[in-house]
Amino acid sequence: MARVIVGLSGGVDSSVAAYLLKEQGHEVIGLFMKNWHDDSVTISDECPWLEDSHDALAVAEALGIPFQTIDLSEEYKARIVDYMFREYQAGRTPNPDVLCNREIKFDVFLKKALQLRADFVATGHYVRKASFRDDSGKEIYQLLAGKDGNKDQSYFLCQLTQEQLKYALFPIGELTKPQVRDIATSLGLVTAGKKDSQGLCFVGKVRLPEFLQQQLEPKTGDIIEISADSPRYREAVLAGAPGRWELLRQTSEPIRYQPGDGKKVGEHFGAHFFTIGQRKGLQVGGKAEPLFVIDTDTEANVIYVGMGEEHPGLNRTALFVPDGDVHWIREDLALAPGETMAVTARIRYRQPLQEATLHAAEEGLYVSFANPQRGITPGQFVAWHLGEELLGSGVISQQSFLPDQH
RNA sequence: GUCCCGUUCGUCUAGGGGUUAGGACUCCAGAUUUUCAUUCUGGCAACAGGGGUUCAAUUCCCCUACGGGAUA
Repeated sequence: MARVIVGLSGGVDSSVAAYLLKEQGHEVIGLFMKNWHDDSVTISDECPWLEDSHDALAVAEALGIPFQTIDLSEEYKARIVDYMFREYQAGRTPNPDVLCNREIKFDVFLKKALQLRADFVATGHYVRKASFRDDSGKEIYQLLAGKDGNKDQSYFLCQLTQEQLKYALFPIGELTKPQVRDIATSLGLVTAGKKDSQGLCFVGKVRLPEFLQQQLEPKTGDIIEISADSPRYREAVLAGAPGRWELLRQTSEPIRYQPGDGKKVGEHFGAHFFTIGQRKGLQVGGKAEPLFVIDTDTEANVIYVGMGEEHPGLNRTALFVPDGDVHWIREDLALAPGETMAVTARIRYRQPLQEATLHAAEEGLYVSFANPQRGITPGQFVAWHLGEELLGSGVISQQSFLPDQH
């Protein structure tokens, strides 16, 4: 019996999470976070948060648990929205929902819950938590993939710490989505049939370019197509047979293109509105295969594209995470410089886990993949796993670390 | 400024007396997706103009307009 505060979002998952906790005999309190008010930027028809808060309340009443609403929109704005604008401004592609978990749900919200003398906070994430004691008797917490492989949301929690995990409960992690819906339906909860939420957590579905134009000015620039047989892709080969670290640094280094490397095929309305791997929105037709963004230069306001999904500029085999951006949930497994580890990894939510190797260096962590990865994008998170467990994550770097190249 | 060739959805093109004029790319919509993307399904959209020949022309012929050719 513990005192647990559940983040009730007004969706099925957190509804069932609350129910399960109650069934387990805990003292459960439902807390709804209001983090965003501005409906003008969302695509959807009605005002999402208002309906969600009503549903959350209805669920709390149906389950017979106390219910409160808290407004964290100031913190959300400061820690998430501002971060988004900063990142896009800098030419990176942020992941606000990963930050939202680290900064809002498992920081501001968690602290609030602890103030309310909660023993734990719970959410409706499809992940599992486990723990064991190490030799010194210290409890080590583990973040495991959700049982429902199709809904596993561990990626969004990849930045949590031991301390945050310590207080977290994930009641639906052992269930599949259909099972969760069945439970909600059998209980007659209003959220049982609700569509899964999409888009930015708390904000909803938005058209990114429009959203960003609140702060980022549109500016016309060139779209440059880089040929698949560009000499830029032969440099590594011409450099001869480098050593292991040399090779890692080379293959993980984002190629900085120049307009002269290709030919102009169109114009865009602002390089920071585009992301690597993107296909839509370029408005360049007449091609045998679609064009994909392979790099954006927000300084020069130039977008570089390559034709076809096999383009060498789109598919890379390694990436780099600077030392300061390397995060281990399992601190006890953190690699020391020079060490390597065979893992599986993903660079986007729901991407099937890929065979990879971690290579720790003084300057940071290199991740090399067994197969080329499409659209490795600076600002996004790479998360690495061992079996079912997510061990750590990091921000994909925009610059590589080439100390030999002064 | 004589003689050839070409002109098909927004773009790149397939076709060739009777076709629902096909595809790709773009765009739009829906599905998938708690990031950005990707992916999937569907949709919009064209025979340069004017005359002929023919039962029938986008297709054959002749002009007009606009694009390429060691020919004065």
